[in-house]
Amino acid sequence: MSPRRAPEVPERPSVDGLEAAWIERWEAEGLYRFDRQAPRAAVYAIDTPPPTVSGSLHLGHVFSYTHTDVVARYQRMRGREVFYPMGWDDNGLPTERRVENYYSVRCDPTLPYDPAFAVPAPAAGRGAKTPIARKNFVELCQRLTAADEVAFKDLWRHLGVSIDWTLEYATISPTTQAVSQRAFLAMLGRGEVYAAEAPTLWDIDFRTAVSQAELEDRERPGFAHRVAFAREAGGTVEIETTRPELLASCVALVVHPDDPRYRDLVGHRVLTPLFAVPVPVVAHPLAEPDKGTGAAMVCTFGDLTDVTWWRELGLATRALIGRDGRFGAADFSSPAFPSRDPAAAQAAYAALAGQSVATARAAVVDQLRAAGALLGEPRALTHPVKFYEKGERPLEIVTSRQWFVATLAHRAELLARGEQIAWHPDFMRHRYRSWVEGLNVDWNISRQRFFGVPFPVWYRLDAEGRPDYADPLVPAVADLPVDPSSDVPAGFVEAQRHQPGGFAGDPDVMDTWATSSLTPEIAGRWGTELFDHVYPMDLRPQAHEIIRTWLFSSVVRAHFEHGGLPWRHAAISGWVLDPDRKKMSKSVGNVVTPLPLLERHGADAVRYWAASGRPGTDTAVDEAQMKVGRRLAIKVLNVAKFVLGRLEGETTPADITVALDRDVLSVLAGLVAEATAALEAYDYARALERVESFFWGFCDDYVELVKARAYGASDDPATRSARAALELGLSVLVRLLAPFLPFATEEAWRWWHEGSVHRAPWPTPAEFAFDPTDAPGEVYEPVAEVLEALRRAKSTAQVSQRAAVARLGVVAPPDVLAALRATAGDLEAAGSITGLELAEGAALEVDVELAPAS
RNA sequence: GGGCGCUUAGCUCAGUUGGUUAGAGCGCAGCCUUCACACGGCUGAGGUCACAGGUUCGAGUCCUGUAGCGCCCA
Repeated sequence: MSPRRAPEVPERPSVDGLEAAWIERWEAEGLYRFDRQAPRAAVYAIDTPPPTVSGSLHLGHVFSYTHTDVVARYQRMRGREVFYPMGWDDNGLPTERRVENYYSVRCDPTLPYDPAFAVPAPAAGRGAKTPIARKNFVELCQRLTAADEVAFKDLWRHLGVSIDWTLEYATISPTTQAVSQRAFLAMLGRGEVYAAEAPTLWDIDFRTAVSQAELEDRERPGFAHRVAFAREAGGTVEIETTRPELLASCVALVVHPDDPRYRDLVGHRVLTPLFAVPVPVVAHPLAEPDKGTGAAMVCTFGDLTDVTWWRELGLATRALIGRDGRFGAADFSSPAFPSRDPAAAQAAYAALAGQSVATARAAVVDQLRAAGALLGEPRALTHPVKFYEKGERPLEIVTSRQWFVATLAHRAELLARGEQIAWHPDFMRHRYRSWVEGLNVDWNISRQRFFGVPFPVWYRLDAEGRPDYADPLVPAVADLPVDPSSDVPAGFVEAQRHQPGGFAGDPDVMDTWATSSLTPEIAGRWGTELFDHVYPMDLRPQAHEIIRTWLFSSVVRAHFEHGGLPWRHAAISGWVLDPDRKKMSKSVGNVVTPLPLLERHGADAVRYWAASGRPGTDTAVDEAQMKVGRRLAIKVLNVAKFVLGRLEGETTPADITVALDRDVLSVLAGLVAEATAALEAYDYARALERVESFFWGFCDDYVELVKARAYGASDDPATRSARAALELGLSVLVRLLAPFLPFATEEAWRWWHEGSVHRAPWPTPAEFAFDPTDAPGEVYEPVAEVLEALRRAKSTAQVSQRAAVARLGVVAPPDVLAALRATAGDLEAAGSITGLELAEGAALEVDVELAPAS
């Protein structure tokens, strides 16, 4: 316990201005500095979510970081050495877009790095963007994010988040890149990552591959087109498709194996309309008999199911849509497009080549109609279409060379890892499970972008300048990080870049999650001694919408790299909803920015609101609740002022001799146990609610009851008992509230302690240096009840609470009567009672007779 | 289509293993200021616990079903 000292209390305590003063003091004292010598068993390590700094400040940040900070502060008071770092997720697409617009530049990875490159002035206007080298582009990204990080850091400090700012990291820093590349090379060495030319989800606007985790279904209007395919044996087969433009990419028709309508057809061939390419009719259980005609066209590639059919049934490849989203060239006299009528097919395709998907669709529909192969008119419908979560046009599937992490082969192990996590709240484990069960492609980690961690890989070029992908060149771990677009592999010189017989760097960067999944390794300085003190970590706090990305990918990396979980607990915060309980979003324009709220109500008040939101529960912005928090903080200061103002000299628990005083502390001991259990279970909201509720009763009832006694003479044991109980009660309550209201509690605590409440020991029932009474509350509760009845009577009579009571008649059962007798003096003083009459009866009854007004 | 969560006072929400008369805060109404607190305090009114069945001596709580809202997955 921090040493006590003679209380010094300001004349008029205020919660205003506490933040600035204490933030500075804590920083100066290094209060939240992590002790790197602490043994692992004494450490509580938090895998802090690095916010995307190119996003704007959001109340959601305040909400979830408060939850984590409450846990951090609790664990620190429990005596754990808390590892609480802070990271910035500056790597990735959002930053790229901002930089392109802000400086009017674009990245051209073929350009060489210009070390003398001058930072352009912010470009207000439009005009052509200046192409610059990747490394120069990355430097601009770093420059711009640095400014955003300052704003975020100010917010966290203002909120009182107990981060150790010496543990800051950024996901694009050289150190992070080295960690990320090292982990990639380790996976490559173990065969957990591979490169392949494969069908890839592709955003035609961002010109990059995206992973399954970045997909989102959006309901879009479309049309079902019924199209007839000619059977080779005569007659037709009808299918329905929303993507008739892909007809030239058709490689098969698929039906369900149990569908009697098509059983005879399976194994036969049909001809595509317009293009007259023979395709087989195949059976697969993923075909849906109820959908359309029950027969579907398989194209390379219209959607992910096409990929599955193509892969599992060994179908041909007739990919036509390119990376720009336009139809490429097709030769219908070649084996790839074996048309029975090449001239007609080529003529039909001429309307498509070079066209966008929308244009091609219209052209194909016209041609089908003209050819009589379109049955009826297209039928309008609404259907889910896959989009990149940040994208604006539907994804295409194009074949390209990508790096994949082999997640599918380890699905069972990854499911088991999910079960080993202690989820808070527990039901969040379902989110993880359903995601892992639904995986259908390996995790694509390569992105055809620039502001990310490059793949630390080069390829030898043969005499024709073709890369040798089978035997990539990799750097030594000691040389990391490398940028293969500007660094040169061992044994080569820069002049050999892109030359036959020379080398080429892998052009891609890693998916942002491929790096963020390593936050424990990054923050914990993997490869240094620190790592062993903090890994595996204790807590991953995060929002539920990134379970499938950040949480899942982190589990994957830890499973591969360390053969375990990256942390034991996952605490999942809900969302902050606007006051009308709608999800906040920039496009709707209902995003609430946190700084004005912090300034208006104070950090403790905003934290109180945030901590009232139960784990995993979406919570509406509620300024009224913040006002309640502010009042609670003020109350802490005021009651502390009263209690400390009554102290004369030291008190000890041995002074606590009066039954009421002992009993109120017994009740408090129960509260300590309850709050501790709630916090151990990560239920900070419950802990706060219980503590607050007791605290309010403590002020209204207990303090009022013993006030007169506390004003007595210092040599009176009854006075000493009241003062000692008040001090102990205050000490315990201030500590219980400290994780929630770090500023007001610190202010009050330091009025009579040398050290910080945030390093003070969390209270335990053992602190109460006397045996608790057998039945906690047996004295305190009935007296409080009588006091409340007294207040009610005075309130009903519309007189002051100080009004004198001529007679208070109380009828009560014997045990209650005994309690009341023991506290009669306190009750009479608190109620200004001159005649207290106690009588035995079955139930508690209170009869108040006010003295005539004088 | 599968899964998860929610539905309790005008509003926002507690209600742990079933147990007297269902709680809190806000808001509303009324009252109270030398004596910790007006940046305050006290008191009060206000609920068929979404709906329908069932289990039980007893259900807001457990079971089954229905509806609405939200989310996750496909």
